[in-house]
Amino acid sequence: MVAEQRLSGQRITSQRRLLLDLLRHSEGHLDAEELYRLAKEREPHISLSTVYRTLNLFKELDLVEERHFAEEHHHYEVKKKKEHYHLVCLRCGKVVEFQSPLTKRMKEDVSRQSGFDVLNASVSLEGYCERCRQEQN
Amino acid sequence: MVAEQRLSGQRITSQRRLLLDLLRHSEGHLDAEELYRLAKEREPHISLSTVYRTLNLFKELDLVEERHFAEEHHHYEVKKKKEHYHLVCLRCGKVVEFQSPLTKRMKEDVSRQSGFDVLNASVSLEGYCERCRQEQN
DNA sequence: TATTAATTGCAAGTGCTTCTCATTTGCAAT
DNA sequence: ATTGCAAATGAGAAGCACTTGCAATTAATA
Repeated sequence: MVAEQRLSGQRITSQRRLLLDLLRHSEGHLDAEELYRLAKEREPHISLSTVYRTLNLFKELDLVEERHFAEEHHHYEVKKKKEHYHLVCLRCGKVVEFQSPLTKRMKEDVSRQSGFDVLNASVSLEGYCERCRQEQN
Repeated sequence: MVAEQRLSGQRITSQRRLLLDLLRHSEGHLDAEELYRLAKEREPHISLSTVYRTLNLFKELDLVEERHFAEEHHHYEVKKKKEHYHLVCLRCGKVVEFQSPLTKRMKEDVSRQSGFDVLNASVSLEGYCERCRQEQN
């Protein structure tokens, strides 16, 4: 499997296997604390440092992405094939993923204008989801 | 002035006046540490807590916005009339603002498809700036 | 200019993340 | 199968980016 291949040169430990598995089978957008909680259910002696170290390793190996929403801690999700963005409900916190061909054009436009080598885009839209708009008042 | 009006009910202290002034005359995207450094040049006894407390107040009064880039600390900028987005250098941290008509279309597309009432967009592009691309190796 | 509640500076405290170091473990070479 | 050893782990301490408690100060009234 691709991920395990990328781990070559690194050791495949039970902790790493477990954490990758949890990340893969989650709905995405886990934070470190939640991942730690889930991991302890299966491997009670795993330490929080290992969770953080492993997340950092996975970031370097390009297996997961770290998201900085408007909170003090981060969220992690396994990298999907397709670049996607997030739409967050300001009332209930629901996160919806979407894709848009417009960002590709935006990256190109901005590269040309700025002289930057633009590598990636993170887009988050905020608003109120259908349900919250109805319940609001 | 608008900002000072918004401070009504709150006291206008020398620290608040100074910090607002620095934020206004900066190129934007200051972080708390840098704002503190600048403030100390003019008012050496100002404390870092006051900087943070004042930034929080300004956020509540809608005078500044807090940005979460891919770093552990936050950046602050006075709110502008025009919506704009950010391009951040992954090596030196330089932040450049840009505008793009594409986000308006993206908001419309996503609204239509998701049923959300999309209110605002935060877009940050990442890459390497011209200078860092040259110095890199 | 006296009163008083908001604000400040300082130091201690948080929450999240990284580091240190003694111990364990994966794995390549016996 | 065993061993050697660098890489990885667990547990706790340390670090960083803020936040809070409190006594002293001060802005805005009266």
